[in-house]
Amino acid sequence: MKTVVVGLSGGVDSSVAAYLLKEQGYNVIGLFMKNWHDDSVTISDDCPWLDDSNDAMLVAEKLNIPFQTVDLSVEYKDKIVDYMFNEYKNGRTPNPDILCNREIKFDVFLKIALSLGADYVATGHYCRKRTVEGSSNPEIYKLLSGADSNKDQSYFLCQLSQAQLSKTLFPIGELTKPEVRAIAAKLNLVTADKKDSQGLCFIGKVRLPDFLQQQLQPKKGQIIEIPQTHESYKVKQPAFDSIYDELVFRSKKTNYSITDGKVVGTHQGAHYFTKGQRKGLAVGGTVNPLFVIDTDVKDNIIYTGQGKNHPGLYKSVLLVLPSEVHWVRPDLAIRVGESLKVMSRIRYRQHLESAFLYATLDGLYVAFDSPQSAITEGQFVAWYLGDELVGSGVIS
RNA sequence: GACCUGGUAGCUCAGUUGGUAGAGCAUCUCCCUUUUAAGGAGAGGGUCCUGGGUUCGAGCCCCAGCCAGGUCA
Repeated sequence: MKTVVVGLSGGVDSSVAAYLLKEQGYNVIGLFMKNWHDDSVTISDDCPWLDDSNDAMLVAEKLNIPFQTVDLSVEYKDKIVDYMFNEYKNGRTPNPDILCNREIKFDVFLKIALSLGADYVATGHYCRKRTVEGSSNPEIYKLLSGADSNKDQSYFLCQLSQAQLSKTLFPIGELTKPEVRAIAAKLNLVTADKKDSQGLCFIGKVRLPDFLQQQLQPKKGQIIEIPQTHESYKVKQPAFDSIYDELVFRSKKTNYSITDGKVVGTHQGAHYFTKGQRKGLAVGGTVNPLFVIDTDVKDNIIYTGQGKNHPGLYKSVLLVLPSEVHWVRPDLAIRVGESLKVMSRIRYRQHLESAFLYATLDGLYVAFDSPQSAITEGQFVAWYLGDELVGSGVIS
């Protein structure tokens, strides 16, 4: 009998995952991870992780499986929290939950599970795993989107490797959220009606500026509004000698300066803001809302544009640096000079958009068919073939 | 100095022939969402520059003053 360690988070998804594995005949062990946490910056509930750990334990009891808790807060601090602060400090917008999966759940946690004698770890993610037909020695695994398109969480797993996938099970990937809840309700699990978790995976719902202020000091600066008529938006596309020249041209960022627009307000720190952001600027008096189109943490300036369709918000080509290109399916990786038609997204829950990948010495260019709003450095772009996530990378 | 235009929610403004005020943006709350955003719904918020006058009743009319911008000498 194979042994599986399930990461019981105290939520309904992992509860049902554990149940399903048991039904399938696995020897199931429940393991709760205590993450880095800081009660001083969470919005609501006093001490959510304690409730979660308690719920996880109750579920394990109900399912009659062994239960343990591990404290991974030190690893979190090192690998996730520090990374987060550092990215924000540099004016980028990190995605801690993707890192959390790559570095903690499917690394540290996985190793602990293996040391406990497990053959696999399992989580309550809405995604599926398949084996490539005919592959063996080693088998090649596919990471597929969840059957519930509304809850698909494959994006969060876009940085997993074949080695990680080989030791992983996603028991609820074939189900929809309502089906998962129905199972939990039928079993009378305490988590059956529990609200879905939100916010950062390790800390819960926080006000990001409050959280960031722990390490990033407020610093007053100016908010500039760039008019839609800014000259950089009028530049005509030259005739290109090669696709490469076109990619370089179209991926180029506009470097705004303070004289390109007018001062419309002040902010408390450019590093608290991200591209595409609307709320929190506290600048009124405009016909249409202002959106952040760029932040300059060096000079502490926020550039904004008025209206959802401001040209400064849109770009259709982005670059992933060579060291940050990750193929979940290395066997499908393209080489310099090659291209690949894919479907791609630059944020969680965004619709998949048609795009071409171009491998160059600069890195991997992702060229979307239509311009994308708020392509943000530090976020992950993930590309799919059909419902399979085949690769991803950090937007540079 | 004279004249003109304007002073209405945090901001930008709308307010018909006088009947105690509205819109966008901002803010707050909720929904959505295991990143950051976005998106959806709702709410709060006004000594209508000040002081007089006319009127049953004035943000709207009259007078004076203050403030801002402009024009002409």
